Amino acid sequence: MLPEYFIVRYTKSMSNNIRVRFAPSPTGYLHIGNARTALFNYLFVKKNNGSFILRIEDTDFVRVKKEYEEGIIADIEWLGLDWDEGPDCGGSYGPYRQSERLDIYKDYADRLLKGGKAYKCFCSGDELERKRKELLSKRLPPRYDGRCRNLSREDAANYKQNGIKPSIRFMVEDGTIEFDDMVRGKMTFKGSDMGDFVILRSDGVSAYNFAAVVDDALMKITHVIRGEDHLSNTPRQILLNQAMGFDSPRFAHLSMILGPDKSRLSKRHGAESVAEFREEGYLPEAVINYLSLLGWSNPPHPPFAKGGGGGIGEIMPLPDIIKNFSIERVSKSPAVFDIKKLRWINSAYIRNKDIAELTELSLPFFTKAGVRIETVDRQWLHKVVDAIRGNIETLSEIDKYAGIFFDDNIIHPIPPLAKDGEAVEVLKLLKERVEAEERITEDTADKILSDIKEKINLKGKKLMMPIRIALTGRTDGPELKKIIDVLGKERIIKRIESAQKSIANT
RNA sequence: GGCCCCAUCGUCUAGCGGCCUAGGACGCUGGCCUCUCACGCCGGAAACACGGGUUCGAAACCCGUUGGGGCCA
Repeated sequence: MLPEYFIVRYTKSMSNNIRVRFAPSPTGYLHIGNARTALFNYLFVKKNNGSFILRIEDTDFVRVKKEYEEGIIADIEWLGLDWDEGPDCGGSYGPYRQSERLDIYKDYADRLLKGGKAYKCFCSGDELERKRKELLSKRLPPRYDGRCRNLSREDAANYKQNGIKPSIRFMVEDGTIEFDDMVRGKMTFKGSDMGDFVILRSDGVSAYNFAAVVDDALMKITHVIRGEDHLSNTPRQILLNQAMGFDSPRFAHLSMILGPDKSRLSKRHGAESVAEFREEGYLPEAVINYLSLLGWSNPPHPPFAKGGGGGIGEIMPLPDIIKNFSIERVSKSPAVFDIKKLRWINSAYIRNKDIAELTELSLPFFTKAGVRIETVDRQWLHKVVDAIRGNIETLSEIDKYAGIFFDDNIIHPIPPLAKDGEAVEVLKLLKERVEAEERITEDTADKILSDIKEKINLKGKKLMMPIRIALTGRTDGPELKKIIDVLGKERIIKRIESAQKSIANT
């Protein structure tokens, strides 16, 4: 037997040392687009046997809330995307919260300052804003003019005397910045287009670009997989890496997820946070599966060589997604979020899930539907869930069918059947047959139905509908034999009698 | 406004110069399955944004236009 530390070492050395990170900002709940980013990072790292790092980018003190951080972490956990290093479990490159790394950023900013690659800027926010508007009105690109680059010693001292705190700007030289994006290919930007940018705000807090670059380097991140909204930031980050003597990681920019109106997916489009999907009764496997299909597609599969990228095999569990995943097959174009397809995938997972597990997940939805689950036998509840699962796409739809099994005060919409002598006869026969039975099961239900069919020589709608309506008070629902099985002898008889009464009263 | 990215059925996509009268999936729709809804099965409608090139040949390569998105904020 190998000692455990040896095994760990061994797998790590096999890992190729690929390290990726997911770096959410806790200024809101986990957005579905960010969840997709987390997933693609996870798929990439699992495929390549690397390490997945969770970093909290909480330097926006105005908007950050602790509850958001907790919510985001809970959501990633719910999705089943486990990480190797993070604020909760630690790691060799911590701390993993940017708010705890402020000194590090300051230190690196000072180094840039000393190295002459950055400078203090005393321009006020108002001043900058005015300049920006002015440039915009002249139809010029609104970039910083670098006026503080060559501030004289006296001027600087003067500002300081007046209590003005400087921000620190990075000096951008002319030239082209090129990099090879893993999904988009070769990217080219011009330094002259961006102007000197702030790396440390006047309050001493790092700007986004700077903190991320320092952290990625210090945490030995090898691949940065993130949303396309960061594409324009990338040249800045590459410049910073060069200035600080770091190797740049490889970049992969994922396209955005859009709403039905093709604008970026947001609250306006209804559900957009992972928590909302959980509360609506989506299973994490289904959300993962759907998200994997947004911007990535399965390779063509030999037996269905033409059908690659969609359809056959689209429903697949996480291990299969990992097995098939590759960054080369990630799409460049943005994708509209299609709730209907998610619902379809969810229904597939609901139908196939282990019944005991599914029942546990269903509990809160029964409660919401007004069922006092603590009084209900668990084995029997399994049967109820099993009967319903074929008819629903999300667990929240349980309340559409719970009444059939839990509410004995059925209102019978009998009138259409009342004048139907055949229906009356069917119910009479059913009652006799059920009463004769010791116990009702799915098998006896089958037998009872076929016996009645023979005796009365009715089939199809004429036979089944009266029974369905009498037992449930409605014309839709799960398979009849399942309903009969779940209800059991006593309640069936009661419901038939009640139905007969309302026919008589019509 | 500047810069950057993107562009195949309603939607997600396959396609990496001839296999394409463009394939699959969701959705929609017709039929079957001796109950409904659903599942399953069989069928149908439905797309290469536009204009120029390159090439014997273009959905695929190049340029432009248009449209959408992002960053600068």
